[in-house]
Amino acid sequence: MAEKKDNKKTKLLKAASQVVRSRGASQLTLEAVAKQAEVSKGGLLYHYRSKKALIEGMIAHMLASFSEEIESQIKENKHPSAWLEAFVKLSFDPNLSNLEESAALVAAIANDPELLLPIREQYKAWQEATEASGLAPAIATIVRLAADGLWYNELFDISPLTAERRAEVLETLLKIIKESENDCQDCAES
Amino acid sequence: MAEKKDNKKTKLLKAASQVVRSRGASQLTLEAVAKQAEVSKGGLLYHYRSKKALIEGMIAHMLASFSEEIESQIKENKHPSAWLEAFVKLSFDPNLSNLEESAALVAAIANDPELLLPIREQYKAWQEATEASGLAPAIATIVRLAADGLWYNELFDISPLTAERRAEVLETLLKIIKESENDCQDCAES
DNA sequence: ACAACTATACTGTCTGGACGGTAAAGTTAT
DNA sequence: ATAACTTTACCGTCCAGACAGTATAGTTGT
Repeated sequence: MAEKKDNKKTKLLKAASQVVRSRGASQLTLEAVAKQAEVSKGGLLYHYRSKKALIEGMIAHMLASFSEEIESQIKENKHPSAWLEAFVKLSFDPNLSNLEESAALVAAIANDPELLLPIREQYKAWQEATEASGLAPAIATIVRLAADGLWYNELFDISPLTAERRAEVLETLLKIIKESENDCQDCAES
Repeated sequence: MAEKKDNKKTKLLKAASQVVRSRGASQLTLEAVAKQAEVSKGGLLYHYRSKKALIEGMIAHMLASFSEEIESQIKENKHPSAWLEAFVKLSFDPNLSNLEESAALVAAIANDPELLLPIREQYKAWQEATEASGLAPAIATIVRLAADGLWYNELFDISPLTAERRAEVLETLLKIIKESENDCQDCAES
């Protein structure tokens, strides 16, 4: 029962993300979400008692999903830099569900900046993980910020990178991480 | 007269940005902007014939202002990397008017993703400038993306960086640019 | 010089539609 | 039976944009 409920809720969140992605954040209305999820508006409001609650659900789902994917990637990797590597890889992963879930950010920005609060908290934790990577903190932060920059650019569909450059950037970021694993402080050639 | 008109339009754009920043993108209504700018709604619609036109104006103003500030910074600097340096510095500059103008992006995201088109075009040009910096293209792109990442994070008020770390990151980015001016084209290559 | 006319820059009012949210009456599963 | 779920019908509010009117400053004809 709780399972079914969660499934239904997930279905509603997915529908909401699809509406945002296909029609833009301004078209995220309860009616549109209900129609996309093939329920009535009342049905939607039974599960999420307000539009705000719906977007909160979207945000929570996005953060949980992102964190889970990172965790599952670092299971077999014991390097301190594993987290950062997973973060970068995930940011560059054009996985459909990632893109879909990130609509939550757009929805929050569009509707109420207060909804971004859980994201701010999550970022604090991520920054700690970044600085615990073993790289020089500033370098590690630059790597994380670059991944962020790309992610935002692609989320808003304004990234100017060719596929080749994009691949090269990812490769270079991973190389920067890897190099620090082998204790290369001056970043010079060897 | 054309001068006065432009002043008035600038005033309206500023009012619109202030509304977005103080009350969120969802509260960007013609009425709110008119009130903030101390005109009637009709008066606002005289200058910007639709809400869409208003946001287009905001976007154009933001891009022009950003480009101008970069241009004015690189006047005395002939290094090919001058553009990238200026871009990074400007991204890190907590200048009030920059922050205010960047509300245009939020307004566009919230209202109609189509409005982001001019930004996409601008980014293409910026990426060209980035790759003409003399740095290895991937490194130059990483620097630009990191600046972007920080800018977005701060725009959405979710940046987890302490002031110290932030300063250190800026310093490091500038050092990366500077290093490539002197020697060491190959230092990023394996 | 001055009246007639036109353009610019607004103001205040109105309306049609959309949207968030409520209420209450079913329906289904246990 | 009853709790969980879903639907339909509806309300009040808000807002984009239209519109009609006003005031002031130029422009032109005489």
